[in-house]
Amino acid sequence: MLDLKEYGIVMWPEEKIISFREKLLTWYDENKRDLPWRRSKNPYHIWVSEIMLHQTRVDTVIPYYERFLDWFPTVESLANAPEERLLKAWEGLGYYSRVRNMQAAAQQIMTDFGGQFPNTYEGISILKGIGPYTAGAISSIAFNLPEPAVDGNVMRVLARLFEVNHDIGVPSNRKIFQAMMEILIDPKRPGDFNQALMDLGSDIESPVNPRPEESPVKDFSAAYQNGTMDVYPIKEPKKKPLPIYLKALVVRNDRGQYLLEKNESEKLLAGFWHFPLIEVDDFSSDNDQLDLFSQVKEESRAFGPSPQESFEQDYDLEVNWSQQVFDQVKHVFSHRKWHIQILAGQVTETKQFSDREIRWVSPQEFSDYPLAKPQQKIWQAYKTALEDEGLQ
DNA sequence: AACGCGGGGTC
DNA sequence: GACCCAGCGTT
Repeated sequence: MLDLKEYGIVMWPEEKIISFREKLLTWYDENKRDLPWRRSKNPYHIWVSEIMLHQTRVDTVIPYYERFLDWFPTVESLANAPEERLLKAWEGLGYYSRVRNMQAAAQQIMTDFGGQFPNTYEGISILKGIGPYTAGAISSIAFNLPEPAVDGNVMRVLARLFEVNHDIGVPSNRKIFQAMMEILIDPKRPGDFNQALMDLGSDIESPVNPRPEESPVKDFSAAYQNGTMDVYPIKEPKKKPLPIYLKALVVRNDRGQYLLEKNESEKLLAGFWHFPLIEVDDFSSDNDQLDLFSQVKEESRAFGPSPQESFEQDYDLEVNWSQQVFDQVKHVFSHRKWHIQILAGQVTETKQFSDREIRWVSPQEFSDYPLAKPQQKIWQAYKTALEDEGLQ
């Protein structure tokens, strides 16, 4: 067992712990939100909600949760779902490896657990995509096991309660909060205790603009008593996303279809479909209209083919490029910021690609294809520009 | 231990 | 624009 004193934390005496549990759970009973997954004790339902809630807000999750259980009502149906349907169910939620891991775990449950959801912390932990937080959440909520569920909210609340001088963003410090929770957790109502701390952390004890005077446990909080609420939790700021410059190629054929390509990489937006994209160093040279003379032409030769040229080569198409200038599309990921310029054009042929991961798709069929946010923004910008053109 | 992995809310 | 977030897997 970890010695909390070594980390400068003085744990409360037993009477204070019991009093804290009572205060917190009484507040929870009176103030807890009526959420769809709180009406169920089905471990599959709890699991789906917990995975969706990773780095994602409750209001965003609710409609996805309802639809997901509608599409995949059982572990077995999830295990057998086709990839496109899986991605479509998650489209717009982000962190798409979550749903891939969930399907892998559903298959584990079918093969290794006879279709029965594991009912121990160790069994749950074996499942793909389930780490210590989620294992604790499912164990405590669905099976009433006294396991802590330490997420960002819990760490923030505990850091303020005990003035923890350790960075909550450092993974190895998680064990400190885990140890605190093993002592604090209410053995009779572990699931409610975990959820109460999370509710408290997401609203009253929110990271920005907290309302500590409204906290049901402010009398227990060292930071509140000492006026150090703004000091805790200790957390290093994140790094800024790296800017990436891309040209998106929106190309229409005679039938009004557009070229879409499947992302075969296993990394960012794996498995999603996208308008052809080409990465460039930056947009500086071609933004300057006055430079359209020999100097720039020589430079472009030195730097190889233009995006238009390399696109025509890659896809073996002759494109009638539009002169229209489209708005630039921007999209921020956790670690990248995409700046996208749209190039549009038409082809008079309807060449079929033997490689079936490149297709001509009509706008009516877009809804059959998983399309991530940047592609949706590109399509919106393209359509808007065409409409504006039509009004002239 | 650091990084890769989305998207949306809030100020 | 800058901040935040109901994490996990990989390297």
